[in-house]
Amino acid sequence: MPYRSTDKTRQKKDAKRTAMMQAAVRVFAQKGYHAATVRDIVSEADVAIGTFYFYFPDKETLFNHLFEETAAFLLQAIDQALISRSSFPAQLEAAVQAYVNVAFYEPAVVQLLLVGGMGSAPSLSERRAEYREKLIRAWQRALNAALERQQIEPQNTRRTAEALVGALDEIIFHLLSSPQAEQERTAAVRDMVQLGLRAAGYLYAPS
Amino acid sequence: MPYRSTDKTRQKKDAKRTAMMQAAVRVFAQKGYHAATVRDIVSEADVAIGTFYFYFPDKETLFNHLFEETAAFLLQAIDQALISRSSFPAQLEAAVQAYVNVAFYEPAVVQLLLVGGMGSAPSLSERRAEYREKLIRAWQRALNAALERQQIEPQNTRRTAEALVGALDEIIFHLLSSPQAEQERTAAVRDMVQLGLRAAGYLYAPS
Amino acid sequence: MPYRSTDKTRQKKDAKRTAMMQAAVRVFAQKGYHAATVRDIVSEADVAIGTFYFYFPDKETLFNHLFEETAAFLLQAIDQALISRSSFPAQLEAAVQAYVNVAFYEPAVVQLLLVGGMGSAPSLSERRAEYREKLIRAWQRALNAALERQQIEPQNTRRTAEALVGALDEIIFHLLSSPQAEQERTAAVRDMVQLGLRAAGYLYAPS
Amino acid sequence: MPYRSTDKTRQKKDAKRTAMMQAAVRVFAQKGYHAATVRDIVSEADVAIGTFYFYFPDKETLFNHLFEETAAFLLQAIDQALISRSSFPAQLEAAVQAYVNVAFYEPAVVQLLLVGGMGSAPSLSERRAEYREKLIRAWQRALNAALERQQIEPQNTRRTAEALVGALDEIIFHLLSSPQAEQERTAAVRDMVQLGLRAAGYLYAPS
DNA sequence: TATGAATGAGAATTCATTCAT
DNA sequence: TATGAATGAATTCTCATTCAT
Repeated sequence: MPYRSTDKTRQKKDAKRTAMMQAAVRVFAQKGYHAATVRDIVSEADVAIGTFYFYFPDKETLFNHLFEETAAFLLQAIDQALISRSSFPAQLEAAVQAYVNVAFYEPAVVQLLLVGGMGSAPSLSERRAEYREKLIRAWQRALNAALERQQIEPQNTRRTAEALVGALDEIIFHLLSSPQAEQERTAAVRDMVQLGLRAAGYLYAPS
Repeated sequence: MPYRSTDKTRQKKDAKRTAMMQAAVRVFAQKGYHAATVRDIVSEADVAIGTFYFYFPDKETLFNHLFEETAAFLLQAIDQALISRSSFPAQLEAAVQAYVNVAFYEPAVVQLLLVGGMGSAPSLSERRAEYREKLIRAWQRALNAALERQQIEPQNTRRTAEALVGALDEIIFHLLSSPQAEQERTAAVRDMVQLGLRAAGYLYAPS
Repeated sequence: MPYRSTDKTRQKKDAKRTAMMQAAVRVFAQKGYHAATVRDIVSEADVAIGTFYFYFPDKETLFNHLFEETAAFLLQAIDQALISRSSFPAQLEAAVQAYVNVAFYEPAVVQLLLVGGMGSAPSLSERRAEYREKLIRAWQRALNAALERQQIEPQNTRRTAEALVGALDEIIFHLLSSPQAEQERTAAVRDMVQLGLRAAGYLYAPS
Repeated sequence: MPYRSTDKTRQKKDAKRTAMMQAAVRVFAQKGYHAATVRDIVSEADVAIGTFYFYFPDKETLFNHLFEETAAFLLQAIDQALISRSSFPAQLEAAVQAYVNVAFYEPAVVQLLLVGGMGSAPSLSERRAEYREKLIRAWQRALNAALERQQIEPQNTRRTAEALVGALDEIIFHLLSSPQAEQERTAAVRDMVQLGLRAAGYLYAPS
């Protein structure tokens, strides 16, 4: 019986690949790019070191890939939330909610984006910059639309978008660090939404 | 200005030490903790590698020390600005101005604080957390005072403080990355102040 | 032609084996022992890596085997040419012709013998030495016969034999490297024969 | 006393460098490029592995350098012998003598050139080809001069030069392998010279 | 027979750190 | 004080080889 490929083997391989990637996300998220050794990753995934190189070309490529995938995932979640609502408050709430959901369901994902900062993988800088830029642009689009509808005060929407990105990151980072994260969750979302509305200069009664 | 030994005398003796610390700040700020080698630092300072270990116990200790000193410096600048004013708008403007000034006069200081993120020196996490905490507390103090005076809307001042810290960092990071940083400077300060006032829910006419 | 199992039957069974051996010769000849990986060989032969180890015990054994087979093949061709003629010039011409033929029909065979030099497979040294020794002995036999017949000048035939082996290898190597190898072929054979005759001190008119 | 550089230190460093290079030549000569590990080299030189990389950028660069140096040395010895004589027999004798001398005083040098064959360092091919080419050209120059003076028979001097290079290498290789190398030395030189004269078709009595 | 996922020993290279001078 | 040669632990990555299917 000459070894059936693309049968169950295929699925098993994919499963292992995925398992290794998840292990890698965890290790990277916890230790950062440099401190995380390939040995850390394979021992987390409980495979031999050669297996790593069977699935991935090298540590840096994997990290970049993971970062990109992760960034795209979060970006998509937030973008989707912004696009599928029309009023600015609704957009803000949906986006914040989406971000918080991801942060709670996949904390490692968010951690990875945070550790993927300066001084990580040598070739990550541009990728990181692109990701931040896209995030900022998504927010700015929503702000511009609100501005046109005169729902928010006149302002430099680019800067407000930057501020929102930075502010939400910081708050979520602290939220995840907090021991009572789960209980604070709802309040935190409400706080962030109100804060965002204020920061954007939302005009409550457009009479 | 940070890293000037203690005060005035023994300037000659510390000349080399100071040179190395400044070199280290530059190199760390540019490359991040891991990518910056001790060789990079000593060659930037134009001394031999042995000299490094005469003045400092090791790379990590130096980095932590530098981070702490640098963090204290920025913290002090912002704190001072917040303390020496009484109205919230004045505080905000002074603090933002102070931050921007430091960012322009000593960009490496700010860079260092940014690269000193997750996954830098293994033992930095707590130190970094402390620094951020202090920064947040400083802002929160100002917000609480304003809240008591009913100059800002009721809110969770802790979260607003976190947001301010994250927002300003993000904006200043982009400002420093911009090629026309110098020209945008004044406008950026104004934007940040207005943004801060809005985010804090500043009540314009407390009649 | 080397590496055709034994003779005639079990052709089907050995088809894969043969394909792999031919692939191996090509790859070894092109890259040398160390640089040639088992993966290179199986991918050239279009089989899986496990198949390699079903047919051969390991890389080194295969290389040694191939070298031996290849050496025996060339040796036999040259030996045959030397034995089946009686006059020294005829022997020389036939042997050179045979060598050149092999070099053109099976360049990989010759390449393999050349790359199988020092520093190839750890255990190859003796085998290589044996092969060279046999080649030298074959030539020496012919020289001794000619010497007895007083067709060549008195000389240390061992050294002349060594010289012939080294000289022909070098010339054929350059010939194969040359882009116009095919055109030069006839002239090269003539040159080598004349050279051999001179080197052996062939006495033209033993009147 | 702040460490006097360029004093004795300099000399010591150069001495060590040289010692390491000699150790490397020995190891490379014995094992070939691939089988020789950096660990082999440093243990032969009795230093730590880091020391290797303090003196040399990497294994391949060192090998190439060694090969080139070694090749230049032998080439120069032979070239010099060929140039400083006028009659072809004198040139031949001087060159052979020079080669044999090098082979006996610095056997590793010659070994290195021999192991530096195909399949050695990836980047060595061209260098090796250049070296062989120069050697061949040197012999061809001598042959051409002799041909002009009608001291040798008409012939393709390029091929004769290739033959001489290959023949001498082979003979010297066997000579070095022989246990009674030293005793055979003089006879071997005489044999090689006579062989060379015959191979070149030297015309004894140019009356 | 045939496959290819999995293994792990071993090689090259880096870099923080030490120490004789 | 200052130097820089020397060290070796630690890391990344390769590749021959095994083995369950």
